[in-house]
Amino acid sequence: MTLLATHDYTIAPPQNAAVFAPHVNAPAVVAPYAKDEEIYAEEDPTRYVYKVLSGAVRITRILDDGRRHVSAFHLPGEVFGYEPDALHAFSAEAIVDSRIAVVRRAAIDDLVDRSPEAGRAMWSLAVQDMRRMREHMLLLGRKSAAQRVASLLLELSERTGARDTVQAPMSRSDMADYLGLTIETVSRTLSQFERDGLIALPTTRRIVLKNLAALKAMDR
Amino acid sequence: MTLLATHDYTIAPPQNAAVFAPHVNAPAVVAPYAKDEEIYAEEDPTRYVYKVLSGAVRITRILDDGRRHVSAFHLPGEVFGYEPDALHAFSAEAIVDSRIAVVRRAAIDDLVDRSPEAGRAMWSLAVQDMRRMREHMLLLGRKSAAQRVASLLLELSERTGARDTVQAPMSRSDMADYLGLTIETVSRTLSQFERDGLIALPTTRRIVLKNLAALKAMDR
DNA sequence: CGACACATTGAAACACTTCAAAGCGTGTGG
DNA sequence: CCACACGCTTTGAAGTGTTTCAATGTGTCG
Repeated sequence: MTLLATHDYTIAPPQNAAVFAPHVNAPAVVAPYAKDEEIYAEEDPTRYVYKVLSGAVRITRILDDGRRHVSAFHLPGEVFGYEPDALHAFSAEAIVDSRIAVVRRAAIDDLVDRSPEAGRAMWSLAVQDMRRMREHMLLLGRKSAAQRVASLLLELSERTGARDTVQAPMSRSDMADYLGLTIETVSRTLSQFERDGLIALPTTRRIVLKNLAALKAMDR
Repeated sequence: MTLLATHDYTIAPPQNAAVFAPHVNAPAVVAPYAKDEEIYAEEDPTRYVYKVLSGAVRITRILDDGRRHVSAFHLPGEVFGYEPDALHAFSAEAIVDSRIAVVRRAAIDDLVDRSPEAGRAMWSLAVQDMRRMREHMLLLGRKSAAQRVASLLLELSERTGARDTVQAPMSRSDMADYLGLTIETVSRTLSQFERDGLIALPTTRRIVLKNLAALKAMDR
């Protein structure tokens, strides 16, 4: 099921302290993950919490009929993998070759029990995630295809800190499954944006935002 | 903007201790809210945290073009209103006449700072919400109208503990804005379910689940 | 009982999907 | 170093589920 054979965090000796959040420094193993490698699977025990150091991660779920849904992307600096139950309800995969800091969940729990600051920091992370999810529900529930794609471009631009050139780590397929669209619709929408002078597409994964104001106006 | 004039929690004297979660007992004011009354608005300061005692609450957001999105319903026993930022990004309204326990956010924060159990309890609430949101994103991103309506019926049945008769507190419009559909599609889908013998509709807000297995099979 | 909001039903329109084919880029082997 | 092959992306045309527009039905509250 999982590929943990190559990532046996319990044995790995070189332990660094990872700063997951202010006041949350826990012993961490830094593990490399290859493009498309699974970090955890649905139904895996939730034994670890992760932080992206480099690369990018997608959180996915497969429906019975094979359709896939991407519920989130995680970029460098972001924490993922803390779920409530004993088992993961979603799976996580590296989108590109990535370096991930891995911490035992128990270590986080201990920290939070001993330090109110740590507790508050983790709380703040959760609550930030919740806001992002609510915004995303709004997108999925009420926005048009053009608005969804514009939102993604703006989100990538903001979260990577890129002023106007976005280097998208994910494929059209990842984008589509995140936006609740098909790859064709994503592609067509990007082409239309290019024709309208809103963006330029020097390569498929590099997107130059030529008219941020218009993209923002189209969103919402 | 807000209707707080009639709900000045800072003055109200009869303070009871509300059990928000295990180990989270904070001084609370119990306030009645009428159907459609606003509990807080977008941009209001996030000074309070709330718990539904009776009735039901919807969390909404209005887009520029007037379209509305309902990101969540909250039923008796559920906590809502803790958002990360200093201002609410969404608004909350009573769906029917409701009784709500209101606690100052600072009181919760103090408790959490002093007691790891309280912190863990609040954490667990947040994480439960997150799971629900992820499931809902899946619904909005990848499910058909019939699947969405079936999901709502099952969700109401589970969350109210009703075995087979669901008393829906919300209108078709609320359902539609929650499911990312129109009221017409919700109505048509319920009618179709009735024709198919999956449910019965003695009144518009009372829904008898006649074939739970089929509804569950249709979902996912 | 009448009025008003809410819900249902029907028909036409439309946005997005599905199915299909062609283009493009990258890596590999001859 | 070129040629081919494979995967991903783009583009086109037809199909479909949901929306939109419009009208009728139904329950509830003064």
